[in-house]
Amino acid sequence: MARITKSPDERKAELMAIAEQLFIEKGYDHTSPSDIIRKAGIAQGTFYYYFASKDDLARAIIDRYLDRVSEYVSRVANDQTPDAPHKLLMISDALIDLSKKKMGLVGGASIDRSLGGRAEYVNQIKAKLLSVVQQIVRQGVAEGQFNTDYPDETAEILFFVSLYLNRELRNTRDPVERKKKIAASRVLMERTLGTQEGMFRSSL
Amino acid sequence: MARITKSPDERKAELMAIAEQLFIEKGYDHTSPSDIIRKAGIAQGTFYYYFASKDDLARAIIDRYLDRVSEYVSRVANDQTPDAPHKLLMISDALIDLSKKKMGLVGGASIDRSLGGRAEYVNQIKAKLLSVVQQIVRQGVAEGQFNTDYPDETAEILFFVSLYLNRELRNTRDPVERKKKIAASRVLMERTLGTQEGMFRSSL
Amino acid sequence: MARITKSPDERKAELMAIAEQLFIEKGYDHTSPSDIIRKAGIAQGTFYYYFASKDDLARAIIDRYLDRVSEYVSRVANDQTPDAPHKLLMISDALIDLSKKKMGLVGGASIDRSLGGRAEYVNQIKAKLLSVVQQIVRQGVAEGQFNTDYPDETAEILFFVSLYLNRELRNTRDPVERKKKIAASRVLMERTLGTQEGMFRSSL
Amino acid sequence: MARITKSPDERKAELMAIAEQLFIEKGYDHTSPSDIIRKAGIAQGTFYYYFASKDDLARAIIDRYLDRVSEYVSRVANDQTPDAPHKLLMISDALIDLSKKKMGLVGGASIDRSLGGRAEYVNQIKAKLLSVVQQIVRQGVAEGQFNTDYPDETAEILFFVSLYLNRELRNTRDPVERKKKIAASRVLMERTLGTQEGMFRSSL
DNA sequence: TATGAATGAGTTTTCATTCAT
DNA sequence: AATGAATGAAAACTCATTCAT
Repeated sequence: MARITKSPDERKAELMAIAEQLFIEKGYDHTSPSDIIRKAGIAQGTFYYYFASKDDLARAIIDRYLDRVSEYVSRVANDQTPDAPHKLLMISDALIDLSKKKMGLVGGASIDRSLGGRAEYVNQIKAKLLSVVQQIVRQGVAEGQFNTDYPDETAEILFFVSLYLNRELRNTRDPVERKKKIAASRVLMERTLGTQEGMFRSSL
Repeated sequence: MARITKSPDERKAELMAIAEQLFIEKGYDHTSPSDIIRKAGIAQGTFYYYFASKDDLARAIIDRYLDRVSEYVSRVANDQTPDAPHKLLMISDALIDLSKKKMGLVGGASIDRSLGGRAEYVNQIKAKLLSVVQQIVRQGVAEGQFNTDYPDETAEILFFVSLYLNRELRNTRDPVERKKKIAASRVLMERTLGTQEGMFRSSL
Repeated sequence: MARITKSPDERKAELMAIAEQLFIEKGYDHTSPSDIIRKAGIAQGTFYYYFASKDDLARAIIDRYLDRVSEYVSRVANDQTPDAPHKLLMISDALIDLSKKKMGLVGGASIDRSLGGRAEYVNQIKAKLLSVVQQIVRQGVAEGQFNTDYPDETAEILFFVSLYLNRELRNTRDPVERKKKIAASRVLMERTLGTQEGMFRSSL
Repeated sequence: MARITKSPDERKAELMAIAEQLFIEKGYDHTSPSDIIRKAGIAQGTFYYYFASKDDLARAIIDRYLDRVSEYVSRVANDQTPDAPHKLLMISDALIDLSKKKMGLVGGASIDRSLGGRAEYVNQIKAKLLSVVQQIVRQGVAEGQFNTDYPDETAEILFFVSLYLNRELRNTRDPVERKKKIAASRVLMERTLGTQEGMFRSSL
């Protein structure tokens, strides 16, 4: 086949994009390097020139997410806006936003399902995000805006609900349905945290 | 090798138990028939004497769940206890109970992760349970015991939270941690449904 | 399953009949002992009580043919009718007759196809029949009723044509087609052997 | 093991040649991919790099025949030589020729025996050749050079005799035997078609 | 005579990875 | 940087046969 040379970064990004799509569509285990290679129109060996293994490719994709998520998180954490409810809202909105951009791998079960043995690795992302959420909830309780006896556990559940919502929204096209799902989850957050009603109605 | 003959029911149950454990531990795709065979100490052909394929085994395991879950659900649905909160509590307790009995596959992501192409099949179980939960929530709203503008969506989230809790509890040994997680989820349910405080404190 | 006892001869005959049918339908290699066992409604072990192996069963079926064919042959060979054309006609008619009785295994390729490694064994039948035909042709030449420079080779081809015809007739239902095929083969025999026209018009 | 790289065409041809030989020797069903692989001295995966399955390999071998046979047939059909006897002779010679080149699969039963479920496919080749032969015989009758009341049936038998001869010759080394067999079949053709004696003495 | 659970060597196939060019 | 033929271990499954009851 004709030898098509591209800049390494371009090739690498292209392979990651193709791989990510296939991982989401068919799952990590049912996507073979050959599938990716075929779609990319490259030779068998070229794949291994860029990635040491299929696992290495997965790690690269996750790392990219980790970076993006870290960025979101630090933006929220370092934000001047002082109170917990707004911070929580921002994180929640960020996750919904990610779902719009089809950043498929982040989000509940799908991230696990996609990346076979790399679950521990993936959990880093979750743990990182979760600890931020827990910190926010604790802050909210301390500042008297949230009211709960189990801040860490509640934060965990709410975080999980957000991931769930993120996944649901990726599969829901109907705008009315989307609004209802978002509204229901916001009410749940407000009531669960004992916050002022309407505090979490975002503009999404 | 020495020939160990067992009754078909016994052998079949034994193989399903071993398989289920391995599916949970390593995932469906990373569990080979040979893994199961090795653990069971049988010959290659014996496995296929009982199950036509690896997929057939998966189906058998799921079917068993479907039966058990259906039993739970109909027990709750047909129960004399009249009000929605108690029914909801019973379903929730039932799911926690299942987790104690190590009925591993029921429960959020793990059920999906474990069973390759059988996702649609698994979703039947979820859909069945979910519709029961939605019905209960609607009943509660109608009877004035629950208060929510989005009964179906709320039911869906609460159901998902229950599955999440079920999974978490399977991985949590510390009794203090377990109590906290259960308590947090109960408070979440109560507040989300606008029910009387303490309504959902089960004895679990 | 209920234990159904039959006389050994009956069982054996039943199994041979079922096996023969399956061998013809699906071929020897694609018929498993389990196929036969299933159709017979017996247990796995029962099959091996009657036949030492699948091969042994094949041998038994062929032996039965060998006997039947031998009978036909000796009937023809010892027949009082003196001249070669009539003898040849009788053998040919006999083969056509066998085809009517659906004695499937005799007949050209099918006998080979059906019985995997037993080809040599099967060839005994052919060789036996062929030698009789060759003898008849030689007799016919000696008595001046046939005219050919290559009696043995001609006999071989004619014998093969008969087997071919036998096979064709088993697959031909239409009576007009059947008559044409038989007629064409008879003319071929007559002309090839330089016999009087009409000598071989049998009543079939 | 030492890695021996060959051009795809070479490897493919090599595998097909080895496979064909084994199919003829042991039969299709009793030849495993592993047999072919062992003889070729390659790795398990190399076989499947070239052929998607054992069946695919069979198809490839047959296709090659179909091409070769088609070539022969169209060469004869389009030949300037006008009369039917010569055309028939050419086809017959062509089949004998194929047998010399060890083009083993063409020829009666062996082609069926070798290729499991592919019988229908194989029959296409036969049907194609047969229709050409029938056409030639009809032409010969129309032009007054052949004399038969059953042109199609006679053509069918003669065609089958040719295939039989093709197979016999592949197993006959002795030149005297070969000549006799060819001569006998030629006389049979001449007499059967009521042609002038000596018309079909080819130089083979 | 008959049962049917159990065997195990073999077959067909997959796929992540390597390496000579 | 890129190629693509080749590798080999392991996965999934088959089936003729055995054996304790």
